[in-house]
Amino acid sequence: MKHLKPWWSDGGGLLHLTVLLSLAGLRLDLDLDLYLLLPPPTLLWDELLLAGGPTSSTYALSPFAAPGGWGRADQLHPKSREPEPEGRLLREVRALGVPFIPRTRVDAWLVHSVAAGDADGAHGLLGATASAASAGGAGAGVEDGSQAAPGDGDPRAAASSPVAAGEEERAPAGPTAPVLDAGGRANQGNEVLRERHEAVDHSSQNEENEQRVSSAQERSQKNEESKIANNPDWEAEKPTESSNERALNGTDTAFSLEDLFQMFSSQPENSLEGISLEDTFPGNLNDCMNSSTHHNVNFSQAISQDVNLHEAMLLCPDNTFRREPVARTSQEPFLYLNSQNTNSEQNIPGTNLTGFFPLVGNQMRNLTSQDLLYDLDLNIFDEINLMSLATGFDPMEVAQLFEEPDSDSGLSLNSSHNSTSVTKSNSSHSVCEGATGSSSDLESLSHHDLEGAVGGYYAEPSKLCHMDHRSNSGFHGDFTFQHVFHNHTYHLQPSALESTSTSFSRPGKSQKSRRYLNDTDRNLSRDERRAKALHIPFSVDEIVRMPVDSFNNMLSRHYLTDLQVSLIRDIRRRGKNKVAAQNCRKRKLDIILNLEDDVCNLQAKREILKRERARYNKAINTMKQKLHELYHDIFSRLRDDEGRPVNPNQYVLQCSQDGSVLIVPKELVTSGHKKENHKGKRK
DNA sequence: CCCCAATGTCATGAC
DNA sequence: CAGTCATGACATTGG
Repeated sequence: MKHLKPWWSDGGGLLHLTVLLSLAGLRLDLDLDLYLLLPPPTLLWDELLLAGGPTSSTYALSPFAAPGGWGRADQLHPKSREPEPEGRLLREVRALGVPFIPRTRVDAWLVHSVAAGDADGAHGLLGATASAASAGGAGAGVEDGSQAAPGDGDPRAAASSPVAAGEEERAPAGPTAPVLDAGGRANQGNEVLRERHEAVDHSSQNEENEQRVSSAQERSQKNEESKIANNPDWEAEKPTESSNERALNGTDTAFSLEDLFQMFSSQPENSLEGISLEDTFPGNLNDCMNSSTHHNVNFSQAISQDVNLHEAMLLCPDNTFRREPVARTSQEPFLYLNSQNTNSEQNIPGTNLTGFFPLVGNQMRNLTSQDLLYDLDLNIFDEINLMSLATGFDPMEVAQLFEEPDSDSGLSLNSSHNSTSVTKSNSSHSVCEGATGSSSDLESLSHHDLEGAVGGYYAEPSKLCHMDHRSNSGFHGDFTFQHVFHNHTYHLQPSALESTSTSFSRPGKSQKSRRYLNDTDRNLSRDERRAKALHIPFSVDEIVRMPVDSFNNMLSRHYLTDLQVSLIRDIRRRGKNKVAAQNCRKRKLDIILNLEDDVCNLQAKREILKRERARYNKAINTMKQKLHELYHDIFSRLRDDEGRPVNPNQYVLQCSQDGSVLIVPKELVTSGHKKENHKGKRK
């Protein structure tokens, strides 16, 4: 019975899976222990069941054996022996594989299993998978891979884990192959995971701060864990015999799921009798292999590489985890993964920065397959991106990355940028930047500096984006298959990619690179992406809408780097100004609309007044006409003293102030008017 | 490729 | 004096 030691010991739980597999006459009883870091993974459990979960398998949740202790999977669970439908294994692998870690934010997980049933000599096939090694850094992955696979000197060992395989390319595998210090690596990985866990857990920034405050206390705890990791029992359990020997001996053997597949696919003579995965899982394989039937691709290798990409994803570069250059070059999974593409990365000088960037460089190189990967679960991008971008670097380094002269993140950034640290990257890409590049994203800054730090040993992103991976005829099949199965590291790229496009070439490439943004990022504003990249524990909406007192209080309460504070203030300023601009435009539009309404109303009033004026004029004319008629009618009836009619041309009617009507000769009226006019002029 | 409207961002002044 | 608002000017984006 092989027990693998998890490299963390705090929290989490042990998910014990007992799986019965019956494939083409091979009956396997597998006990799987999933060590889950985060709180009870309800989602994971549900997803596990939803993802074709083993309905007929026996599942049991077991608590952690003891804090800091090893999760033991040495309990065999009686299980039903009904044959399982074909394809279950693949579903199991999928269920245990990639999708769960990012979605549930499980920082690290370990699958280890104990073979219970042994049909046809095929003993327990599940063991310490390289997938579990992710959190422990590359070393952990190598460690586990070397435990499970390389000892037997079987070629499938090389295929079981890219890391192991890459190592064995340089160091022939075999029983004498060096076995890594699993305990030490477990210890190291434990620290790495713990620290990254602290850094990544942005869902509880306060908790993170508290952890930082009590770092000394944790260090002591880590020392204790290290002691546990160096447990002699664990050392005694290190595999010293080959898998075949273990299988033959029928002893408790730890195999990986990869090994299981490798035995299926690459060792037909080994009790599976030529049952290939293609035969066993035709549909699933077709789904997975991207119709690349002409490619000589080993499915087990794909699975193993896929699993090891888990390492790649979880093995975000951590500043606390700096291996020696020799160890890195020999064990770095990323280097191996890309060994087919180029050897340039193997020539990376062992500087500290390069120690951080194998993953980044890998992503950059693998941008060529973004098209293929775009439909993958892009949420993984977010998770990995955050982990690698923020937690993989020292805060000060991240700050330097963001302090780029051409940052558009605001004045404050420009005022504090480190010109010396970015000169190289700027000089190396000034040609690529458009003349109109007055503002570049923070993400682009990070990308710039990442690129500059790496030394530009990968191709220009634009070229990479346009490069057709199908033209790599030399390693066509494997290369393409790599994209399909273990290019998950590309998920690190989206934000950087997006920023790359905006900074490298303004007009044309932004849309192209936006294709690589996942749905979430695509819907985010730039500030939201920036905040996300810097792990700012507040939403942009909060930052903007928060009252100034609360805002300042928030800034003081949380431990934030200068870069974060600067970005938060810029976000707040931009957000406020954005709202102000929106309001301003709305006001302006309202004013314009009101003015237009006023114009319409005034025009209507004018028309009404014109009509009234015409009506009044008409009425006046009518009255004048009536008055004229009345006048003549009156004169026609008037008689003088002699009884003669009064001539209207010589006399006029004049109303006095007392209401009496007088007949006045026109001469008097005209002379009187002249006198009055003359008096008026005098006055 | 150009045009245009909508929107974002910055600078600046006012409060 | 810092923070906010208002607004003109320019840049960016997307149809």
